[in-house]
Amino acid sequence: MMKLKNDISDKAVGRLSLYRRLLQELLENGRSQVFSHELAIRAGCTPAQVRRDIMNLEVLGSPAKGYEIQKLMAGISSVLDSDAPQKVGLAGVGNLGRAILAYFSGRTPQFVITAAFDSDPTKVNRVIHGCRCYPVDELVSVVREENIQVGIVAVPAAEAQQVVDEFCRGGVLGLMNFAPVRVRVPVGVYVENLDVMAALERVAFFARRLSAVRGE
Amino acid sequence: MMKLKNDISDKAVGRLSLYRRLLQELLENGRSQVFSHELAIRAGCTPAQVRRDIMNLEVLGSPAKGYEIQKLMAGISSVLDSDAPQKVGLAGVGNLGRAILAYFSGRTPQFVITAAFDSDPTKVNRVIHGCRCYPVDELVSVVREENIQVGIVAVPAAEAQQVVDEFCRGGVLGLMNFAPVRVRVPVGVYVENLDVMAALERVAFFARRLSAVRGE
DNA sequence: TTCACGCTGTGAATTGTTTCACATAGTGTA
DNA sequence: TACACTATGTGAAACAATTCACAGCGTGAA
Ligand SMILES: NC(=O)c1ccc[n+]([C@@H]2O[C@H](COP(=O)([O-])OP(=O)(O)OC[C@H]3O[C@@H](n4cnc5c(N)ncnc54)[C@H](O)[C@@H]3O)[C@@H](O)[C@H]2O)c1
Ligand SMILES: NC(=O)c1ccc[n+]([C@@H]2O[C@H](COP(=O)([O-])OP(=O)(O)OC[C@H]3O[C@@H](n4cnc5c(N)ncnc54)[C@H](O)[C@@H]3O)[C@@H](O)[C@H]2O)c1
Repeated sequence: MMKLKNDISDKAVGRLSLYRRLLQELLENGRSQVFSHELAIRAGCTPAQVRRDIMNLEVLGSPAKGYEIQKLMAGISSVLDSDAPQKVGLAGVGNLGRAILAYFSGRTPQFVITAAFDSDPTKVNRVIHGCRCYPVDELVSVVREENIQVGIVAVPAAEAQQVVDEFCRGGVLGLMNFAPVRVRVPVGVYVENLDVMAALERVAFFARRLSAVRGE
Repeated sequence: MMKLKNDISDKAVGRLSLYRRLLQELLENGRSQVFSHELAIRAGCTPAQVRRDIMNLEVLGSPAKGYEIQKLMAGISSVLDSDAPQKVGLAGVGNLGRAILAYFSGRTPQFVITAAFDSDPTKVNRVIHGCRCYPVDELVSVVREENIQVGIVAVPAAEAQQVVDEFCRGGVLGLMNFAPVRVRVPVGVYVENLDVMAALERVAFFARRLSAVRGE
């Protein structure tokens, strides 16, 4: 019944992830303390925002020295990371799927892409970037057996809902969806849509808007 | 001095992009009208949200028939698209860069990736997915000459700032950044950060949170 | 030891976004 | 023609995120 560290917003979690990477970089540059305004500049936000976000952690800074980087990182990790590395499954080993396998392979102690799935017989039963690739028919059983909790969807739009349904039947609790559609999931499953098409349309729109402002 | 259709929020623009794709699908299924609640279900939002977003357009619906799909799509396009297809440049033809080239190649009338850039001599001076690949030293001049207004950054994190600086010197007004860092840009340049690492950390975090809620 | 400084932690204010709720109007029916 | 129905368009309310602003404190300087 105790209140967990749960009431952190979506966006705040994303910023904590970013702060952690920035702190790692600072650490590698030999720094051991940091002020909110330094992190803010690197993260592209305000010092007040940084301090608010740090309030979600059980870490205190000192006015004279700022925050201890080691402590901050530990605080962030205790919120973001689970005790054991989290298992991730990937559906769709096409252009994007392979890029994602390469990107996460080895780089992230907190995540491991344990299994990949594809419907193309020429792609399955191989190991790609250290990850075993299974036929998609085995998705539910492998996800269940391996206790995979997070799914990444990188199949064509038309197949996305079906693959999502199977991930959910396998018991995943979170999904990252790259297909340019919105998928339906049971309550209790978190979905993050990474809509690259919409993102590029936003960029183009605001670029145009800014040029209009300049031009006038 | 007239007020342009400018006061549309970031998020609303993203949703309009999504609506357009959903409408295209409906059209292909033979539909010609649509109600706000139908779009809302497909877009994963509320009917009120859909109607608010449509208020940004100069399109009216009728209570009895809903919205005319053709009119809605035309309204969205008149806000999102520029008159001519917009030229886009891509820096970094690695795993992700190639996936992006494949993704946008031919698929999007409103965007064309006109030029790609890489520092690796084995990758340049070829055509990949229909796009000419230049040495990165030529980035500024090609962007300027071709009048490329949008840049996509898919180089390693350590190179991102430098590439962004060059895009800006070339005169781009918008950037989509896949590198897991925040880059500095001159005022008047719009940056959209697509932070896949942060997105996956969010998914993992909320998946864990939901499982805790369930488990209790 | 005392003082001045500048940063933290946070309540309050502000800004931005989403939802509510209802007056209004178009359509089908009788 | 008149009525019942249902969905739109939107002002206002609710909610969420960000920024302001300042009390309080720890440090280093003198
Ligand atoms: N390539 C990109 O940069 C990019 C960017 C953003 C979004 N996306 C989206 O990501 C998805 C994948 O894109 P891509 O470029 O890798 O496409 P792709 O065609 O290269 O790869 C799709 C893969 O999914 C597999 N597949 C098809 N149906 C399947 C099923 N039912 N179960 C399992 N696997 C199946 C195919 O065999 C193929 O290997 C698409 O929805 C696309 O819109 C791609
Ligand atoms: N692969 C993914 O799925 C993925 C996902 C999210 C983010 N990212 C990010 O996208 C970026 C690229 O990822 P990737 O997996 O394609 O890496 P990659 O190593 O496969 O490709 C990087 C490419 O950039 C080129 N390059 C290096 N320095 C350059 C420079 N100064 N100018 C121009 N080109 C240069 C390299 O020659 C290479 O072709 C990285 O920042 C990565 O963190 C990748």
